[in-house]
Parts: sequence; C-alpha cells; structure tokens
Amino acid sequence: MLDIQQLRTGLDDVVQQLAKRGFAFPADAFNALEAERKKIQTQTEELQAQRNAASKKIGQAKAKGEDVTAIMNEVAHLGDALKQAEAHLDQVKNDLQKMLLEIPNLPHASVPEGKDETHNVQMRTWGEPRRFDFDIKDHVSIGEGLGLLDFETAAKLSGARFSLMKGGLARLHRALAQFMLDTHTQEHGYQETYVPYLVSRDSLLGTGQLPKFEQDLFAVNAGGADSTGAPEYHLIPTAEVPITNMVRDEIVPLNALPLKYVSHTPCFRSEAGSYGRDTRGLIRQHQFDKVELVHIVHPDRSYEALEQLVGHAEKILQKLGLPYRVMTLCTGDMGFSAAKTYDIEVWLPGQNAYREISSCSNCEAFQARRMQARFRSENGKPALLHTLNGSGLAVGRTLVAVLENYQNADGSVTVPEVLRHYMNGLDQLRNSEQNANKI
RNA sequence: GGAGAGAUGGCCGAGUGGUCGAAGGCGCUCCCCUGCUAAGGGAGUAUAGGCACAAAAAGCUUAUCGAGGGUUCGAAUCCCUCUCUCUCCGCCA
Repeated sequence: MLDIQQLRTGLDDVVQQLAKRGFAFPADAFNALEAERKKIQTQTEELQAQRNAASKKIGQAKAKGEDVTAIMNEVAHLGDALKQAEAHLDQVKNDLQKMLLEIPNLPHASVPEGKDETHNVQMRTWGEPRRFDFDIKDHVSIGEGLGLLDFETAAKLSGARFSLMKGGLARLHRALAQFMLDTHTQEHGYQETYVPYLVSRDSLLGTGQLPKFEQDLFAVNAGGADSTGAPEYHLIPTAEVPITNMVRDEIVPLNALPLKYVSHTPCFRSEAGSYGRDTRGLIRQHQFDKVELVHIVHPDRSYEALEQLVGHAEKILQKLGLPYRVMTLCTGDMGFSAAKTYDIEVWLPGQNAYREISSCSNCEAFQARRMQARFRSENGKPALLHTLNGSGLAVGRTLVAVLENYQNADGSVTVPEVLRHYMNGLDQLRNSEQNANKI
C-alpha cells in the first residue's frame, strides 16, 4: 500500500511512476473521493465534538445535582445527523481504502524502465553451460526414463499440474531442500521456521496477494466446498505470506533488527490464466516446494539487504554447480508489492534457456504499511519496517536443473557432490528393475 | 465437540455508565542529589487520523481499552455476534 500522504501531496509524481509499470492510476476518481472525504470528515468531527462537549456538560451538571433537561434538549437533535454523517464517512473511507489496496508499489529509481520481460537487464552470469556429446533429454524424459517421475499417476490422483516422484528422485528432492535449509541457517545466519500452510485473509492482505489476486490462490473451507460464507483459509502461494506476517501489528525493538527467516514449505498456486505455458513437466505446478528467505529490516538497510539476499540464493546454485544469470526486472515485469526485484535464472539444457528459479524483492514499506509492521526507531517513535523476500530456491525447479545439467548418456543422473551427504552417499540415480516396477 | 474463565498502554495491573486516553507499579528518557556503585528526589513517557499552515512547532479536533454491531445525551464499564487465549472433559496424529 502506498502512503496516502504521498498521494495527497505528490499525486502527479505517483501517477507518472505507476505509469512506468503499466498501471493507470485513476487520478480523477481519487481526487473526487479525497475531496469528499475531507468535506464529510470535517463535518462529522464537528458534530462529534458538539456531542462530546454537551455530554460532558451533562455529566458535570448531574454530579452537582443540577437539572439537565435544557442541555439534553440541545443535544437531542444531533443524533440522526451524526449517524448519517458517520455512515457516509465510513463509506467514503472504505472506497478510498479499496482503491489504495489495489495500487501496486512504486518502482525504485534504479529499476530499468520497460514494458515486459524482454526489457529486463542482465546483471551477471555465473558458470558455463555444459557441452554435451550426446543427445540431451529434458527432465521429464530423464525422470520418466529412470522410472521415478510419474505424471500419469499424479493426474489420476489430482489432475493436471501435479507430480508424483518416487525413490531416489523423491529423495533428491528432499535432499535439495535440506541442503538449502542447512546452508542458509549455518552459513547465512537465518533462523529456521516452521509455518502454517493455511493462512487467513488478513495475512494475504498484508503481503499483497489480496484483494487483487484471489484468482491465483486456492481457498479452503472447513466442512467442505459447499460450506457457506467466505473461505476461512487460503493455501499459501509462498512462505513469504506466513513469514512476513509474523511482524504484522508488531513493534519490533530496534536491536532485534534485522530479522532473517528461512522456511521450507509447499506452495500452492492456481495460476489461472497461465494454461498453455509450461504444460510439460515440473516447471509450473499447482503444488511445489520452496525454501523461502525473508528479511525484516531497518528502512536504511533494505537495499543492502537485497544484495545480500540475492547473494544467499546464488550461493546455492554455486554450490550445486548450476550455471545461472541474475536479472534486474524492469518496471513492467515486477510483482505487485515489489519496489525492486532480481530474478535468478538457472540454465536448463533441456530448454536451451535460462529459466527463473528465484525471485528476490525489496518491498520497502509497501507490505509493512498494509500490515502495520513497525519498529521503534532511534528517536523512540514507531516507524514502518522494510520487508524483503526471495526464493532460496524453488526446490522443484532446482531438481529440474540438477536432472538436466547432471544427466549422462546412459540416462543416469550424477548426484551433485554437496547432496551426496543427504543421499546416504549415493552418487548416481539410475534405472533399475525396481524403479521400473509398476506403481 | 461440551463446560467454565479471560482479553485494558512497552510490560504488570486497577477501573461495572459521566470531568477516563485511562489509577498504581515496573521499565524507559531527561534532570537533581550522592566523591564510584547502590539508594533517593523531580519531570516526562500510547498510536493513527483530520483541520489550519509554504513547512515545522505550538494549537484545535476525532478515533482507538481483542474485533464488529447495539442501547444511551454519554460506554473500558450494559446487551448481541465473532476472534483469540487459558482450565477441565471428550476426540485425535
């Protein structure tokens, strides 16, 4: 959420900045609402002040045992007018709030201007894509070839865009998550957290998924789909939601900053509207695992923290020996809550392309304002925090990258050195009688 | 799921219709005193808005005692609904 003060005092600038990210701010509607708000609020508060003063007088008079009918008459007519004014004010404020909640964050000055992902700017690359002297397969063929990846059965269980992994592949998936968690907690100073996978609407409002992106979420009702009323819970689309909301309505002591949390969770996305893209394989699923990094920081430190955050995510790819590049997203490609975003894209030989595996964003005070997440600042006053989040990394896509980059001519896959410890020393996934064995 | 108790400021805790944004304590900040320390004395110490102003300060004003609604001239206090916490019972991984 943007600062309404900023809209009142510098609307033109805000409109211009939002235009850069392709958002048309309804300035006229805002100005009209704001003018009305001002009028009604003044009027309402005037009436309230009258009432309060009269009530006080009544109280004082009664205490002295005086007759109060005169004052009572004086105040009697206020009731209806006040009620009406209050209702009107509520409505106008609600409309304003609704408008405010649907406005995306302003891009940071350093963000390149552009319409879509073709205007993202490459910052750096790491590693050399490996040369293969055999015909390479994509991860689907590799996984199915091993007898360890089974989309058909997953479809039977749930439908499209779900996956079933078995044996060494399921274990490799787990190993990746463990490895990421261990690295971030032991080397990067994050506190491991276990969080709810079902969250309230308030939490989703806080991080910006609601009210605008309800279509992308899965909703859950206790007692089944035909239960009446609004959904009680939503499945988390990312651990960013529960982790960041830990500080909602809190005032964090200055000396507790920065807070750095990591959590491994499943993520659930309906991805409405993206059908037809990445229909094959593990790239785009309704359910996937992710290790999420969140920083809650002092506003002066958030861009410093963003660089660290990206570095921590990169470290995982480096240790796994997976080539990648880091992109700064342009204004038109950034997410709703972000002021600046770096994407990390890993090299996928099966697609002969770099594909997003991590997205690291500084949301500045955008989420904090929605959440009323504050810290007690140097002058003793509460001030809004800055929040950042980033994948460190998307586990499913990392698995894809490992399969494709570490594939061998005979269809086997070499287990990266750093993961063997988590695989009981196993150094290769290969097909076997056992793997091929039915369900 | 059943029965009961509760939710007040950074924390503890008083307050059952009026001058209460809220006693008292703790903590914190500043000052005084004390040759260090400890003890003592004094003052201050919620948040978010609005108005006005070029802006800040001061000022005026509104809201907030878990949330929402209601009764009333007036609600922390009375009524209703909800949420959460705790205790006991049941069930359950």
